[in-house]
Amino acid sequence: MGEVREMSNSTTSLRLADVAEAAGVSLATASRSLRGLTGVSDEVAARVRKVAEDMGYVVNTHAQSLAGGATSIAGLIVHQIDDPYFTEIAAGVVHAAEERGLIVQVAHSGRDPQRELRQLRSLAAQRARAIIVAGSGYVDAHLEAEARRLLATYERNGGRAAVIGRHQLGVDALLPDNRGAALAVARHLVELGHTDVTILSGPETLTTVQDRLGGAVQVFAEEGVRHHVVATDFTAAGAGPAAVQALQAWPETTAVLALNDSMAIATLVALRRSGISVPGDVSVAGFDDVAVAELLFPSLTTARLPLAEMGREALDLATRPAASRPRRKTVAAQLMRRESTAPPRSDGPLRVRTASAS
Amino acid sequence: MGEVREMSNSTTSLRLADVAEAAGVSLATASRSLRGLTGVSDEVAARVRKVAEDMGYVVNTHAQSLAGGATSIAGLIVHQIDDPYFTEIAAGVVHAAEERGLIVQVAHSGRDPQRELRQLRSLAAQRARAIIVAGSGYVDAHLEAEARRLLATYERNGGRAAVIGRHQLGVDALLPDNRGAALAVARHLVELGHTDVTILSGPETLTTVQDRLGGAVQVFAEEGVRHHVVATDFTAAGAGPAAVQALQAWPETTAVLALNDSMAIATLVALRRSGISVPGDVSVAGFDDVAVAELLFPSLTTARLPLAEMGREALDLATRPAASRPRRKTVAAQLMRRESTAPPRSDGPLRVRTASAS
DNA sequence: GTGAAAGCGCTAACAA
DNA sequence: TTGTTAGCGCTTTCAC
Repeated sequence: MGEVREMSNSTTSLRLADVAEAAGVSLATASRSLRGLTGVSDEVAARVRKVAEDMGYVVNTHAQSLAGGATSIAGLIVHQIDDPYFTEIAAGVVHAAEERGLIVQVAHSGRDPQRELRQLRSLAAQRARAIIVAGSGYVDAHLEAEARRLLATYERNGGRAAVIGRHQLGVDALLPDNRGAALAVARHLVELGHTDVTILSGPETLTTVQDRLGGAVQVFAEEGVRHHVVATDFTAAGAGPAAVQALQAWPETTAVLALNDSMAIATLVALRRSGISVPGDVSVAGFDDVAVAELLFPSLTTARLPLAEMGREALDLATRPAASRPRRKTVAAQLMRRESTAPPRSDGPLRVRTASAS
Repeated sequence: MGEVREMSNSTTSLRLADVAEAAGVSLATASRSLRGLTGVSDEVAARVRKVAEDMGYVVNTHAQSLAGGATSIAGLIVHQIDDPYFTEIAAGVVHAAEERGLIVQVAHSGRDPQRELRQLRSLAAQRARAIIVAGSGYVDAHLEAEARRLLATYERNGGRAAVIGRHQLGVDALLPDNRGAALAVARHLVELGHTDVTILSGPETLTTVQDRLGGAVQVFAEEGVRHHVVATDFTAAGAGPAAVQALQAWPETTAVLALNDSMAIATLVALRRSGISVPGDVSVAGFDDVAVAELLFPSLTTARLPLAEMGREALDLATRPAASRPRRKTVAAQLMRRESTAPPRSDGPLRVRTASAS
């Protein structure tokens, strides 16, 4: 007699066994048919497929994976899901994943190392076929150690990982040349004749911040450019007010260099709203070249990183067999000279209107 | 005697049994300890956790899920992953998911109904706990039928689904008031005194396009405003050139109404580059109020939809038990009057410079 | 070409 | 408090 669950309208899904029974074949034959393997007559295979289709059967990937197969999941961990830097990388990853029949799980760490570890564990627990970690690492080697260990175990168990912008994780890495980018942007400002630059920086616990800041400061020091460093949270949120405040504190500023585009854009907008002209009164430059950078008015001078291609390439690395030792590829940045930078005013630096002070 | 796999340096992960053995307890005790269930002495539980930690054990969620548990996966299907409309929704979903300990799988359909079905099947196959489908549906009821059927099966098997902007799917729905949004924006243009409007539209196979277009056309017809409809692909890519071309074809145009912000922004930029002033020569308005809309110069007049909140709310719906019949909630749009719209030139409509013709 | 049966790693009765 | 054991739904030998 039939199954206990026959006629059940409960919460249980159809199993392959149900399909097999309905098609009058064995479990093995049903499995082979549905996966298009050889060793089944075309006739039988077609019938099984039709029955499955008609019944609305959907395979259970967990059973599938447990029984031996690999999953088709790629994991992506980003710092902040709503930051264009990461959405553009994510788009690249998702597109590349799709071409390989992988589906992408997106997790975000909010720049919290502990949460990042949790996400990593979760992806490992799901036996994701590939894991990509994007975004700056932490200067504190201690914080990186546990992630490194997790990834090592993960790869030892057959997983593959690639990182974007993380140096210490012991897996294939795509490394944006943050220092080189900073050199290029800083030199650009120097060449324009700027002599007083405010740098909008982020937490120096992040390697990206260190690299970019280091490069910029080096150039300014060498060239005798006076500069102030203002620490913010590395996001758009705090950058606008910070920029306006900095211009009040150091009215001799002729240019603002934000260490990422989100902050640069926030600065652009904040200055506009304060009646400060860019680049007339003050020049503004950023890093990354997110998509909107060139759409703004004035369009943003920035050091371009090919974000979507980086995402694509990271997935590429992570779906290729591991090399004998981790691959490391440096990604060059390209200076995009646009409208937001120009020579400083010939009649001296801007004096911020005190009217806009709080 | 030990296990065959002991000392193995192969590709096989540690199993719970390995941990149990190492800790000198049974499988059940190990399982209980690791999941923090009661019925284990604190001492034993702590020891097991430590052993697992030291060994680098990571649970296999597939085995876990097969054995009875629910997954902690939420699926999100969007049309286009790199469109800000969807990234903002995605951010809302991811944040809300995180609060519930869910991880989000993002799939994108590229506005291809077939691919959407594949993604839906994949999510169902993974026994995702919740599925969210975001983005316009298809006017052709036939195309919606299969998705509807899949979702019905999925929910019958214990899954939960919610959709954003899809009317026909038979599950909980968040429905942006696209028609109302169009009425508001169109009326705004009428009130400003515009008499000749070019509408940048999308494929009329999409319900969102139909709703927005219908609303706008109704207002213009009622108010005696002349209007042309230009069909594009509903993305930024085609909108810029289309807008410029339209202004050449219909030089009496005093305002461009794009049916989404991506197109409106592309229009803004294209006009600027063609030397056409906004709103001086031509007004521009859009739909959605993506984050950059207010950062542009001129800032964009648009009908605001609370995208991130919609994502959050959709996940909310999809993690709540199903109601006896699908919930439907209309989301109101709010007109954001900004700088890109103004009364038409008093000295008559713009005559496009023929110099910018190809 | 097809079928029977042994796992995959875990959870959840049920026993002790 | 702890242990034993029967599945969960599938893939995959190994027989036939």
